[in-house]
Amino acid sequence: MRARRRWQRMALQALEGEGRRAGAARRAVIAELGSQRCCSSAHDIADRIRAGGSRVGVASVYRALEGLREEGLVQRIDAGDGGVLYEPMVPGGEHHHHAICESCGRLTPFEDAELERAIHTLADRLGHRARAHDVLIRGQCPSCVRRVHQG
Amino acid sequence: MRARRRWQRMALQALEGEGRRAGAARRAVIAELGSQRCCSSAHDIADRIRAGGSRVGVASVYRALEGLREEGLVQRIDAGDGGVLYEPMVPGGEHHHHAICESCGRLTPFEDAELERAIHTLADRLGHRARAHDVLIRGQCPSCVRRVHQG
DNA sequence: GTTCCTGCAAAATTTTTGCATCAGT
DNA sequence: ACTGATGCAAAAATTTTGCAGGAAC
Repeated sequence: MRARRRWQRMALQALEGEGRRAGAARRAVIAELGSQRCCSSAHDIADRIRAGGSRVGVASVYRALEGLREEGLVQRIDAGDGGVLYEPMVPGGEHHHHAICESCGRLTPFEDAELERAIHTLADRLGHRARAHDVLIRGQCPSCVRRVHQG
Repeated sequence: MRARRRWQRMALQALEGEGRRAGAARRAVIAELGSQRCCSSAHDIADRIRAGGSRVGVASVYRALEGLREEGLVQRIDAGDGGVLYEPMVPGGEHHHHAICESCGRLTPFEDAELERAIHTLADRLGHRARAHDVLIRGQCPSCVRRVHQG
């Protein structure tokens, strides 16, 4: 996928730009996040990196994620059940939010211009300088709604 | 405050309605949440209950919060720094979201009809049956924006 | 060579679970 | 009485910190 490659490049550049160094762990986390379709927990990321043969400490994964989050390259998602997920994100660019299904647990990404506009207008009204925003819709995904109706 | 009293009544009713029992811990958590101006962490709630002279286990507080959350009477807020806060909430009724200041940490509640409408329309478009939704704006509150501009 | 990063292990936090007992209905 | 709730302690899960050694510049 084009976008993922692009994100990896951005992430590496951003690290260098900040006077940070792209060591093994950071590179591995970026590669892992960039190659994955969906968002993952810190532990999952560490496990997958290790499954790939590299050694990595959980601490380094957390440190890398924290650094990336500061740069606005990674988004934290509160999965609701206590789990926290991380997802690559292009800082100024288009971004999306999530709808989580409380029946099957699936996380559906979406984007919506109207929603973005509303939040932007709102932040202005509050005089709040919004650096980022999260939206999470919790409920039932279409499949589960259907399943309940039929069953 | 009227609204808080109302919430306490609702919470107690909801528990009874679900075949649950309103034991000491649950009652204490409801009283504590209902009397507090803003949202609190699970530990804070437990500590304040204990400060009031009652014995309560942290586990019971978590259990009570979880039960209330299932009923839609309590909202979890991911404070971003890893902390999780809980806040009373009227299920179908008016509800608000939060803007968190990354400089001073202050959490500002707000409500916005336009935003609610956008989310509602969006959920329809997705075919997602939205039971609830969270919005968190992260950035700088007016005071901190001003402070930086002047300082 | 200096500075930052890394992995490991230990610690601190946060949340859940087991269980004997107690309380609400 | 019966059933579920409670408090406590222990465990599990999650995240952070300290540190000696290693890698990047």
